[in-house]
Amino acid sequence: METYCKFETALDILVGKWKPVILLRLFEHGTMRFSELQKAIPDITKKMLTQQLRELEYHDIVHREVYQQVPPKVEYSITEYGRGMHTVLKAMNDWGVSHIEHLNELYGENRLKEKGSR
Amino acid sequence: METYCKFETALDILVGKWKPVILLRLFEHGTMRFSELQKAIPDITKKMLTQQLRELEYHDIVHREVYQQVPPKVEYSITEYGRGMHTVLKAMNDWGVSHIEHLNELYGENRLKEKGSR
DNA sequence: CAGCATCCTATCGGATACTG
DNA sequence: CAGTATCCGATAGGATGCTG
Repeated sequence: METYCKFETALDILVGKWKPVILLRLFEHGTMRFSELQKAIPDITKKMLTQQLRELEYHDIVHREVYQQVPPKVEYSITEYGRGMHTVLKAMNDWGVSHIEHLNELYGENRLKEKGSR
Repeated sequence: METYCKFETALDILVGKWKPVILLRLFEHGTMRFSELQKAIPDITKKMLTQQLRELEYHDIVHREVYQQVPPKVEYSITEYGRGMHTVLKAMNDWGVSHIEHLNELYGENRLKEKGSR
């Protein structure tokens, strides 16, 4: 079996404390301004939001549109290419949902996050 | 769209510097002893190997079989449940492979890992 | 408004030594 | 052989303040 050498690559791109939430919002709302993202994700700082968006932008998952005006306006959206992640995200999400149930069966409810999950 | 809330869960379980390699080896070889895993992954330390295996074990992805004998013998394998991740891993791997090509088109070859990918 | 720069800390991961 | 314990450095992430 010569596969599974590059799923680490996918992992790298998705990892980051806020990437999941950011992607979720952008997939839901389509296009959002920087400030809208901030409001939608209350606990995130500007620094983190910028940083994570830049990484996603580098990987061509997210598009950054700057409007040259005062006050500034910048809009973020999922790229055409980024939509190709839909399958992967869905696969991961579905597995995640069922896995939570599985863990509950194993250890009982309300025990996630307590042990072993770093 | 009410989905994509839990793909973060899948992410958490797969994240860890060595989890991808460990899973890869176990999927390939089926069952491996602690020392075999060490040899198969030269740069990993015992501490890291133990730690990552314990996390995977907690999530019921990996099974730990202890043989009560001297010298000790412990074997690791993917659980029945763990095999259910196959779909997800494959989806991620396939996307990873194509994404590397995509990045090469965007930025040219040999430029991965240089920018933005944390 | 949408950031960047600076500083700080918490967590992750590595090196090394010891043990049943 | 298969770990555990301890220490230690690197890095991810957070708080705060400044700016075009």
